[in-house]
Amino acid sequence: MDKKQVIKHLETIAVYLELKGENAFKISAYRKAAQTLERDERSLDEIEDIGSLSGVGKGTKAVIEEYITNGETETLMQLQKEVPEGLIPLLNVQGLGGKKLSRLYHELNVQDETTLREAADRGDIEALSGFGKKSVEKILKALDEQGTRPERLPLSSVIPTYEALVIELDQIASIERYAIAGSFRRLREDVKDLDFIIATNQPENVAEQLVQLSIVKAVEAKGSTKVTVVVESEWGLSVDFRLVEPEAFITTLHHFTGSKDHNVEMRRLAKEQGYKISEYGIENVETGDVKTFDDETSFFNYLGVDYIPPEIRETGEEVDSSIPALVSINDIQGDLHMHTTWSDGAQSLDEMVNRARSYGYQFIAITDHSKYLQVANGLNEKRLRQQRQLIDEINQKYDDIHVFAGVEMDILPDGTLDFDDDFLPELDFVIASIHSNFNQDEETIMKRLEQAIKNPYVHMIAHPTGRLIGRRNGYPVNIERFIDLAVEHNTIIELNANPNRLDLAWSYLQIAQDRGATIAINTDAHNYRMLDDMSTGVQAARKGWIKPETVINTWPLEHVQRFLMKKKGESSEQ
DNA sequence: GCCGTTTTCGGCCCGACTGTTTTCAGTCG
Repeated sequence: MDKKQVIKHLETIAVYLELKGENAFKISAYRKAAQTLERDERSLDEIEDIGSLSGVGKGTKAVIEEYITNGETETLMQLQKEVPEGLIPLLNVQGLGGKKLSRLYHELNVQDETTLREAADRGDIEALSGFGKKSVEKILKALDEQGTRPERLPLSSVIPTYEALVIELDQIASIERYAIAGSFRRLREDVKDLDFIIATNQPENVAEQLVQLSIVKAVEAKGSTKVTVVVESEWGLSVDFRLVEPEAFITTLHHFTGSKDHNVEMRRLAKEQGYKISEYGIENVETGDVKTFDDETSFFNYLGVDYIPPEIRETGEEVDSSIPALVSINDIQGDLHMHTTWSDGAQSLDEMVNRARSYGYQFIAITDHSKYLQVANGLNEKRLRQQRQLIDEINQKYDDIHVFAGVEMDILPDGTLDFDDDFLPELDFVIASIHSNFNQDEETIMKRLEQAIKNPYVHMIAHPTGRLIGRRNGYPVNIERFIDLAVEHNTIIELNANPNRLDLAWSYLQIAQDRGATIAINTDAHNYRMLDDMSTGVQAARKGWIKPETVINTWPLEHVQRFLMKKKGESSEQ
């Protein structure tokens, strides 16, 4: 029995309880039990007494054990008899929650979207107490809008909107300070909307200017504390602005950064100490005094907690954990994956080097595509040797940066590599990656990756799964096996910083770090602008609790050189 | 349904907003 199936079962029960309009705490008890299992690193077999886990009590323990034994439970079967399955998707309709749906089912026999629309058309919903004309209008509008855009948007698709808004917000004089919050600040891979927190003493003035921003397409709400607009963008992204007095800025920022689970844990912690947290400050329950803060560090410290970076505010677990120093953008000494006009880049070798110097990088690797990738004007042995000569000259010329002569070599569909072992040692840094035949089965893909990882001249595997967030899943990889192989053969695992990729994903990086892997955060830049993706990559690494020492491009140049030589050296000893 | 340094009952995070009411329940973040 797979732990994931048990978790899913508990969550399904929670959804049905919600539809039944059950007590909210009972519902969250099932969710909490599922979450407890999820967070526990052990497999089902390794957990001796499920009931001893905090959050799993007599009831949920019995359900879990019944499910393990029978593959189903009386609890869920009973619920499925009482609640029609067609109601489940309706929970996603804005304005409809469990309580209302339960009433619609029991009083009007609404079972799915069709019967919901029929009941609305007949005027039955409007006649129900607690519902009214507006409720019906809202429900129908939400139903119509559902499916016209994805539930959540890939991070990369909202970054341009964020950047455009920052430029405009900077111009509004009545704004004291502002910051992005929400899942964007936590660097979730997909986001629902953008949340900005704005500190101001003139909320009406600011609100007026916000609705007039050039990219605003529609105004959904405009009050003195909250302005919601829809902006021009691919999907009609909605943006929330929260307007607060400067004193409350930090606690509001914390509140709307979330996550929800993080906030719940923080409030529980505060409560233990006799405090109450809200977006307006930390209130001493006894005296009623409200404390506000100048920065988030003092906010956390006030409750006896070290600063928790926004990227790791997810499960709530972080509140009680000791948090190591996480990699930061200031630790980054170089970038080991970028392209030039020699293959499919937009900037020349000289241009990329000089831009990297302006970042203060100690080192970079020039890694153009290899000959197999003809669409990208991939380089053969001869052109790589020519490019290497130029790189050698550059290294002569500058003493503030070291340029590794590298390549991003294709792993071919049959599992062989694009260059032979007698050529590869000529290069300082060899990346191997897959750009073809994504539809092969997992076994074949793993053979390809394994060949590359084991090759003594391959230093790193780039974008290990080939995914494009929100667009394609990539090829099938047994990621745990991939990580183990990489650790065994001292092959670097890339975190590709391109916000479309973020590959390997942060959740797997966490596993990789635990097992002793070395990680590189690289931009895979094809032009100047993409070199800036490094900060997104670093944030993704932080989200996976990655420490600076795990990341090779935080190391001093000499350490990097030693690591690269060591891999080759091991091969000659064999 | 779960839990207990206020321990077997009575809480469970907090506040805004909406639409419905006439004091509040439901939903949302």
